[in-house]
Amino acid sequence: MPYRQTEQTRARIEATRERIVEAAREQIAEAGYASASVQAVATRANVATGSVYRHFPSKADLFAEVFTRASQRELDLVTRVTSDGTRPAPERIAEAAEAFARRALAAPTLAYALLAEPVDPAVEAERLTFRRGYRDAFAKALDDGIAANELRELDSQLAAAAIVGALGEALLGPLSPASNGHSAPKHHDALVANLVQFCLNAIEEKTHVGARSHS
Amino acid sequence: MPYRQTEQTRARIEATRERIVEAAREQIAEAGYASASVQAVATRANVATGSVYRHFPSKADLFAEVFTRASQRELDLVTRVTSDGTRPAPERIAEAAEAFARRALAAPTLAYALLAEPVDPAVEAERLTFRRGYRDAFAKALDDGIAANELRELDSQLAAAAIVGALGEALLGPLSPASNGHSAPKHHDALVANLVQFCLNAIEEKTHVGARSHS
DNA sequence: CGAAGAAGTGAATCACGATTCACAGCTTGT
DNA sequence: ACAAGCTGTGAATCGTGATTCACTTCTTCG
Repeated sequence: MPYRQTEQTRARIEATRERIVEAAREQIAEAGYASASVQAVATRANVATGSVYRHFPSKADLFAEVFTRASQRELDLVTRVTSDGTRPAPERIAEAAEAFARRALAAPTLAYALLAEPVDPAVEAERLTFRRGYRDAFAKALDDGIAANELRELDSQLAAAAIVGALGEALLGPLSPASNGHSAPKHHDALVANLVQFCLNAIEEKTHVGARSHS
Repeated sequence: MPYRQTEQTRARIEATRERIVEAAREQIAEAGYASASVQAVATRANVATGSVYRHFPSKADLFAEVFTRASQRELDLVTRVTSDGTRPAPERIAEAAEAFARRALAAPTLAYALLAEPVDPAVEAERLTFRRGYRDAFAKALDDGIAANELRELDSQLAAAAIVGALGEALLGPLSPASNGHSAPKHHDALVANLVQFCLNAIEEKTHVGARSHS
């Protein structure tokens, strides 16, 4: 039996796989999903086109993994913030929304690809899963807040979806490819503050004196 | 000069063009954009594939017109409601949001295609134009309401975008192809009422006693 | 009617990027 | 060093659906 995979080989293969995933992520972060042909990704990863298929059964699988990894990082962050039981729910929601928006604005092309750009159906499915994840994260905090009388009574699932939609749509302008190049990071602060305030207003008790934006 | 187009011929050609546009609209209303190949549309309109190209330079042009017509109808309605200067701004916004949501839920496959389904870039552009239209319609009413002290001070463009996003995202669940078949129109009333209330809460003065949903 | 020209047809072509695969080049154990 | 069997390659193939176009059919009018 003249060949058996050794640890060294296994590690090299794993490293190549990583390079491919990373190349794919870089490609959409730089020029969007539309630019991310298998060729382009392979070239960027310094492998041949066919090699991509040694690691992933299809392009859709590759990008499903790319989307999963990138989105999971964001979702983990949001979930961590919304789940922090030691703080008032409105505060958690505000911070989660703010973090989400800021991070999206900091990597606009990637965020646009993750949130809105047309992709393969299989990748779209991944996207929907994560939208549901965001919604559920917000819904959980909403439920906490309602139970604690910090928030008005509302359909938490619906309100959570609406928050996710509001964040996405309001960011779409600044994120969309057309409007990049003349981004004014200075205005981002105001945009984020207004957006967070919008969400808070929508869910807080009417009697609650809403915090001004925390400078 | 043995042939010159007569009125009769012109009318027949125009009628065929109409049939094609209508067939395309029916196709996406029934089975979504994904199902709307040029073949499928041609067959439904009782013409040959090639004939479609006697009327439209490309598939994208055909569907741009389909989207424009269908969306314009909706946008006109929303704009009419949000522009009615004789009524308080919050009332106008609530009614516009409600109308938008109800009409979407009444024709879910079409609404899904118009709002969210993956489409050609050229058609996507049309979609974005209309999104901006909705946003502007809401922004106008928001400006009126702010000026009249009926609404809190806020960035009307941003808030309008957020409203559009909230409506879209909250409707996406009920509209998406996966969740059709077991639609419960009965629940739509509650959904719409909650959604409208969410939007109103986000924009009304804190001191304002919000109206219950107008049954 | 018959010629001129337009409109209609649909099978063939094309575009385009994902996917394959026969071959080249490694890695490993004897 | 060699054979076995893996990994890497990238040009060729494939699939899909839009688009074309040579041909047929229809309309008009002298």
